[in-house]
Amino acid sequence: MTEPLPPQYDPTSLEHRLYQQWEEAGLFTPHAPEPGESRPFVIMMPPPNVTAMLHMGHGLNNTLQDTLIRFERMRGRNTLWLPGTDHAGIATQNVVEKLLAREGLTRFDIGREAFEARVWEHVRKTGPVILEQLKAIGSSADWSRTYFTLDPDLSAAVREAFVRLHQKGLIYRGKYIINWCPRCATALSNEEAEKTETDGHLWHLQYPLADGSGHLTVATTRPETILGDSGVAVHPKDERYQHLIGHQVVLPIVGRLIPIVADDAIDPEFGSGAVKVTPAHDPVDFEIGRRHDLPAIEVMQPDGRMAADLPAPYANADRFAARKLIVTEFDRLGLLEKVEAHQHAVGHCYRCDTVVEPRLSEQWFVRMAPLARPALAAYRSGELRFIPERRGEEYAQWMENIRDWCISRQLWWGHRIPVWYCDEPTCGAMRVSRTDLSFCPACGGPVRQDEDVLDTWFSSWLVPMSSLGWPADTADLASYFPGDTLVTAPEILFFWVARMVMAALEFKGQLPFDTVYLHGTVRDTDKRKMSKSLGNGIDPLDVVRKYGADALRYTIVAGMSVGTDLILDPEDLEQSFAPGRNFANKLWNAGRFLLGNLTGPTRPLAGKHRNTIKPAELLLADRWIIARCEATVVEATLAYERYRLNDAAALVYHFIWSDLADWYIEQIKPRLYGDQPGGDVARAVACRTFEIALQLLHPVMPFITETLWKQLPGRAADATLVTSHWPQSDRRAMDQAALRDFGLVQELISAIRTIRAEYKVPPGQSVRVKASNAHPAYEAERATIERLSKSKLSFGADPSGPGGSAVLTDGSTLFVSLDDVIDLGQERARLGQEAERLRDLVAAQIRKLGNQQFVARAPADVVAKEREKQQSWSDQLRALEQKLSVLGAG
RNA sequence: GGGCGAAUAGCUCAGCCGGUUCAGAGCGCCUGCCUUACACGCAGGAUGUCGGGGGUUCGAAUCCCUCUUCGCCCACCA
Repeated sequence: MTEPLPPQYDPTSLEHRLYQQWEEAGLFTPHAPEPGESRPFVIMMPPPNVTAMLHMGHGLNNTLQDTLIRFERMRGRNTLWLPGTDHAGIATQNVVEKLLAREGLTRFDIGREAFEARVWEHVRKTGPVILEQLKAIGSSADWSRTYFTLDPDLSAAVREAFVRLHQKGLIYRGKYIINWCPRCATALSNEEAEKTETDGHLWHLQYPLADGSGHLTVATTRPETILGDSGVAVHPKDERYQHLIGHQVVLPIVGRLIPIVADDAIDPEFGSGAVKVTPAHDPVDFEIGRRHDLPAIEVMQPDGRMAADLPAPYANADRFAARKLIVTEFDRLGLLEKVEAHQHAVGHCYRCDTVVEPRLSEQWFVRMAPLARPALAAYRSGELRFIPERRGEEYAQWMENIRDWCISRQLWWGHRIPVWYCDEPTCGAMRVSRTDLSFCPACGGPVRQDEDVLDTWFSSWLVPMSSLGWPADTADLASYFPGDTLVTAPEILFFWVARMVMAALEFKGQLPFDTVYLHGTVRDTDKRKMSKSLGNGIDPLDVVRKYGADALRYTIVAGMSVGTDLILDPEDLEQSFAPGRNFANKLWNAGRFLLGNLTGPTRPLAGKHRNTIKPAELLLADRWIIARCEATVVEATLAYERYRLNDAAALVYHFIWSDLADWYIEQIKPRLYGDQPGGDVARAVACRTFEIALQLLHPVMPFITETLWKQLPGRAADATLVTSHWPQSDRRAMDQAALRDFGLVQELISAIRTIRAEYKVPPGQSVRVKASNAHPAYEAERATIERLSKSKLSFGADPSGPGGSAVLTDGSTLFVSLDDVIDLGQERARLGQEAERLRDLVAAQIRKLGNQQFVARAPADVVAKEREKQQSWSDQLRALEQKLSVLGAG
């Protein structure tokens, strides 16, 4: 039964238990779709790395997804939020290699099989951790469907995709310049080589002409590669060098004779206009070399050291040490013409930040242009939309300039490339296969599988299908593909989002989702991205422990609008998360108060079709809070639908804190205490509007709302807010008159309070108040007015005598008698200031309305509105001036 | 080198399909209150030439141009 609620909200004692109840009840698992039912709502969770520990990026990403999925679930959609973990090839391998290093071992010491076993052992331990952490922040994913990208089913999907693309000629193997990380010792895709502006140098080096007639100066940022030069290129139209085309230069240090060729790729304006050509170590040079039949001479080893067969001191030297040595040698030879400071973009490994080396290497590639075409078309046609919209252009730009995808990685952790080579010298067949081969299908000879594994993203891009069983024809695939919304960080727009679109279109002929919501990044107060290496991170679980998951979630949602970054202060958790913590506490106490006062006579809750309270029984305040509630339902629902989650949070926050707690609860206290009749009506209205507030807030703050909701009267033991029905809008509840009239009451109370504060009337002392306008609303809420402003209200003209005055928006006046405390000078100054403000406003209106241009050109309704304003302000001003004249006389 | 976004109270941000009670919210700050839900609170209050300059318009935080400063995406000028 209902246990008494603790006075202080203590999230830690209830969140975990509540989550278990939800999970055990299977609330996060969709039911099998029924015929005629509307389509399920599906979100694919971006699978965290299997070794990941929860950070704020996950917190943000999953809070947003959970909010959306809970919203749709409450609206009655059959929802699936599908979680999983990613094997994360390089990242995971690096982690385990580091562990090995602590034992003084490398992966080569223990061998491939043992290493793989070691990684599996590790990820079996770490994999479940991140998922449990996601539960701790309330994620309502369907854990019964959790996948891992190396699961057999998903591995089958990878092979299927590989085989199909290969059959279509979209996968090929070839020797090209790829991005190579010397530290990870693997090829990378273009996306994985992050370009960063770096301060470097442009060295102008002189290459002597072979005929001894002088020299040709080339400019380079990477002098160490000259050892692999096999030519020098100039622009064919460059007059400076035209006579040299076809001649040769002597490559310094090496002594090799290399030709001078003409190529359009050269920009005569840059550097010296002559470029050293190193086909084995630069993508542009590679192309030039091909066009002019220049040999590709490799001078670097995979680990970033120079080749062993080079002359001393270059042999085996580190690439950056070699750079210095080469420059020094040129200088010594008198061939170093000049050095310029030069800023250029240098690629860095996205996993270890090592400077990437362009390297000639045999790799597997996916031909992307044919896949990009429909993916781009889907965006152009509007079928695929981005939030915020501008992100769509980034997507389009990438698609338009798509380059082939290098998918092979020289790693041991991942999906082995499904290609087998026949070792029989006379056969040498190569087979791509869905199943493992143990002998050559062509000649029956021995085969060996390709040593390399696939890029992690080659499995990730299939996840919207493979996690549901593809390529098998499963019920899940039929029910939950395609999905609806993808929520993720903009950093993986190309890595993942764009490729998922391409894969789904290619293999299923459908988009995997129709909306891509790209949220911002979590940063510190210096706008630096939170990261482990910077040490500026916030541990979401730390926040959960201190303030609760709801406080974390509210702060995230309320603090971030569409497409902007979330800035938090890692130095001051308390201040960063105060909004969420304070709000949770406020809500808790409002709930505690209401629940503790439901013991009096009650009748069934006021609500659509269940309302046993007759309209005539409702007081103005009741009608007002019902109308405010209705407005909040309409606006908050719209905000959720439009992904404006911060707006939704703010709307509900305001409704609960300002409308319900500050005004309505204060208003009904006498009724609840039995000091006034109508306790049952107040209880019914309070209960109903409070319940709706809990529902509207549940997607953002699931734990506290559920806890309070379960305590409401008349709840079945197994009733849960998670699957309660989203509040319906009811236009009849939109009582404009109540909104307006109670607004007048609020204004009157505030005005009296202000005057009391201005004159420092002791809190306990009652004051006499006279309002010039005997509005029915004042009479109706007289008790409320008098209680909340500690006053005695009467109507009529302002009395003489000392007091404070105010003019209300309807032009009526208010007089607060302050027999002893009044300071006439202060009051005159106060009113004078107010009159001044009004005079300015009125003057502006007179100017505006006297302007023929305005009256003629502005729309009629705008002009009418301006006239009304002028009228109102004039009335107020007149009343004020009258007061001032009285004061002046007194 | 192209493209995009942001610059609004001390801080973090709303507002920005043009119209002065739209200059806002939360946090912080000031004043007074332990008023029997909440001091993680209540009541009241102060604070901004809406980045600089120019323009369009009857009217601009809101549209256009430009400058400055941050941030992001793309890029084979070695």
